[in-house]
Amino acid sequence: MDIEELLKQNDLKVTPQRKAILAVLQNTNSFLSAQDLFQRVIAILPGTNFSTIYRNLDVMLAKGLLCRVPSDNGADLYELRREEGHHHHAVCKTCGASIPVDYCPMESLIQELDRKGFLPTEHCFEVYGLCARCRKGKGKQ
Amino acid sequence: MDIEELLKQNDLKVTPQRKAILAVLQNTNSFLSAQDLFQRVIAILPGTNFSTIYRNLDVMLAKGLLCRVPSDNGADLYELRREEGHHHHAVCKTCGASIPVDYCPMESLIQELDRKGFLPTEHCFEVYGLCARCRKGKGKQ
DNA sequence: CTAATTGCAAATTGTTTGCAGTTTA
DNA sequence: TAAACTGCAAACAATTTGCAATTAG
Repeated sequence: MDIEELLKQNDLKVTPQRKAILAVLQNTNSFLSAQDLFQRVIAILPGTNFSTIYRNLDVMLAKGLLCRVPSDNGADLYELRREEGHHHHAVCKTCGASIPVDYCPMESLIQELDRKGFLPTEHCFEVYGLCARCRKGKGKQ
Repeated sequence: MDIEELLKQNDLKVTPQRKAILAVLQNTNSFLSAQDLFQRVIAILPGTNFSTIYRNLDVMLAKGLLCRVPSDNGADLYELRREEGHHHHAVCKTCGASIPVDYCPMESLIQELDRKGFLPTEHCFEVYGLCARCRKGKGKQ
């Protein structure tokens, strides 16, 4: 999807900063921290301010353009929401490797939640543990 | 389980601070933020320092005594891990109500992860949305 | 007695905010 | 031109750290 289209469809004004943010997110297929995103954005558009990053992450989240997941260390991670390919991750606590998981718990939960009248709008599901390499003691990847 | 026993079994020295922390956690059946925990601990053991809370949350997490889940606002939440009664929550974004969910995605995932050689040690699963009351526009509980 | 643990105060880190100037529609 | 958006600098809140004194085993 075209970036400008995406912004317009969501009632967001097209600014260079937003185009840069979305360009970075579109070219990344893993999660990014706000810091990582910021670094990549200023490579494209020098001078962009960190608070602009945060403000836009917030509005894009509110519009449902992004997913946010909490990470093991303080910083939250962000990713562009794509229709196809919604997935979760298993994150290795030793080397940080992120293994995609083709299973989403929401499908199994819709009914239970519906029975309780709860309408889910966001979810996070993260698994932490040891990846195959680290289990074998091969240490950092 | 007796608190002192629990500490000894995990190679942790029995200190008044740790006993207070575990006492609070045992008497609470929802998640607590570090702040909430701190408030309740100093009610039992005045003078306890905030850094002691954080340090002990860390060691208890490392020993697997606790679960930690990220929350919608910055602060992480903690709960005593109990054999029975492991559960997750659906959190209302409007009123903050926390609805227990008797479903854990891990069970459905063990095989997929195992196939990939991944050994899960922790997980978080949180659902956000609108609770029944707020859906009906009754506002804050 | 020794290593673990604590309190304290200061530092760090991730994130948010007020405001004045700029840009988009 | 009005509302939305940005940069800047300062404020915040959650968490972490160094260090000296205390305490559990």
